Amino acid sequence: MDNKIISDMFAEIASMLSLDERPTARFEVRAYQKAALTIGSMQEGVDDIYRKGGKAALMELPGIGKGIAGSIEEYITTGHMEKYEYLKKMYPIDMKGLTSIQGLGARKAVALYKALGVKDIPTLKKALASHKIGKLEGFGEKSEEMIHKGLDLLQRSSGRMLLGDALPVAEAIVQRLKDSGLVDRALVAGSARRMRETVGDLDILAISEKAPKVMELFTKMPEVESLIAEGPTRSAVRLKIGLNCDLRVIPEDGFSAAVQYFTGSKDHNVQVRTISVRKGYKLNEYGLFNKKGKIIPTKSEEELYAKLGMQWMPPEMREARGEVKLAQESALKMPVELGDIKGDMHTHGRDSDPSTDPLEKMADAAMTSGLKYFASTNHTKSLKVENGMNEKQFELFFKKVDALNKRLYGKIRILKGAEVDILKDGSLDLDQKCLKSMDWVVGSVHSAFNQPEEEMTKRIVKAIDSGFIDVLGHPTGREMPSRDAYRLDLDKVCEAAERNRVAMEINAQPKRLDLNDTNIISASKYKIKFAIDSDAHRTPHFAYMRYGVGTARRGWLTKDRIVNAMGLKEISKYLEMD
DNA sequence: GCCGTTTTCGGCCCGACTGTTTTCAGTCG
Repeated sequence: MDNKIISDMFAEIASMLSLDERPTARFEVRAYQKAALTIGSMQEGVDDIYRKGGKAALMELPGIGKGIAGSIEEYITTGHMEKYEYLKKMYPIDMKGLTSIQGLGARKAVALYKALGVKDIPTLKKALASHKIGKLEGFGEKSEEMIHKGLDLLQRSSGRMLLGDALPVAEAIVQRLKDSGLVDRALVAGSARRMRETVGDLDILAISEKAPKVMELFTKMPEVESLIAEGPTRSAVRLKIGLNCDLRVIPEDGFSAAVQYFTGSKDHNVQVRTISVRKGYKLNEYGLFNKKGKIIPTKSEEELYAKLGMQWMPPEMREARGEVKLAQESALKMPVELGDIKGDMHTHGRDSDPSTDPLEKMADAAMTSGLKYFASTNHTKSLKVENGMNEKQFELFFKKVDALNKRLYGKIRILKGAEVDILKDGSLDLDQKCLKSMDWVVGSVHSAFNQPEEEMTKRIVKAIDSGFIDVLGHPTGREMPSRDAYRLDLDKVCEAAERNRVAMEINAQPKRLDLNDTNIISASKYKIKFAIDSDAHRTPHFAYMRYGVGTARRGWLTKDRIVNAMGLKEISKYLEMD
């Protein structure tokens, strides 16, 4: 898989081309940036695409034309890329490393190289230590300090943060602004609103007549570590949690346009703005304007999109994956919502296990979350670190479940289940009699992650074909940020799931979100259902459901594809069909 | 360098903020 290497090369080419004075160069820069983004975010390897369909197949990818496809072909076949090497000779510096420092761009990086021989992070550190940077032309004390701070920051943080860590902080800041009485409205925009699995920064928007006071409140919040910028319409701070946060204060008549603009994504916005131009409008973050430059007031995003001849789209879908065209044709189906969720098909909890809450507490929490049923699915004996249970223990445990169900009848129903380990050879970690006694079985891989793709695929397909599992738990096994997905042929797994009526899980734990959005899109081609599960080990974890639903929405799943969007009667019928 | 209901040429987003300027360049989003 060469995607990351090639994507990085294109990103570096873009940086180096940004130094080019030719007027057309800046468009080339954008072309290479876009290509880098496309390739960097793809699931399939460019080398596979090239092997299957040659240069023509590469040119099917968005932002990849004849020239860039040629460069990819050249790299795959020869291991070299002439354009990259030519530019690299002109600028023999670690452009990617240096420009990843906040406040240091390509031009300043080259200026540092020419004046002080800075070519990478270590030589930059030396230059900083000698205090020569502030004396250079075009630099000053403040730029030196900014580079210093930027470097510190880079070394302390890897950049993006889990949505589950970032979103609650953003929502707390919004609440603080609202509680102050200084703002009329405030909301979280950006990638957090789109429920991306990780976010690089937070964007908050507010309507207020008292911008200076709002900015003062914002920049002096206890969450703030340091001030990056403060102005009348925009301020930016570094938060103690290690994330930058922007606040924009906007007048009321431009709010819906600002919300649309700052929710993005970038590519989605480019498409929407192109449509607005065709309709004779101009759309920017300040509003929708007619040809004479007069603002066309819009009260909501719905109204704004309607003016452009489009359906409103949920933020999670605004990733330029075809939603714009469908919205123009009014053919967009609205995805599942948190309110549609009636149950949870993967939870843990028992009295004897100190790493979880007891079943009664879990049932209480499930009721508080508004659920009508949930499956209690404890780990099985092989998973010793999680206190996995054996057949006898399940038998005893289920008697407790029966008793509790009797007591809670009419309020909530607990389904008897297990998260059974799919062992290395694809067999299951409990005997058939025990598995048959259950309402719902989650099958999951928790060991031997390093098997080759073919072996792992066979292992999982064998488990699905056993006929004993109802859902494949966290199907790719990734855990952000440290554990990558195991190698797996998802198509073969989905085919097996389809013929066995096995669902695919969307595990809602913030570090998992597995399947992820792009895998969901691939998997949804098959006639299978999905289960959005909190995988709660303790009562607060039921709240993870929103991240799973957000991920399902990013994968365009409608309510009818979700197992646990069924009511209790419906799901009981579904379970009897086994 | 990419792309196409503006279709094989001629567009491609541009404003806010900062710092080092003395009217603007660099960076960011």
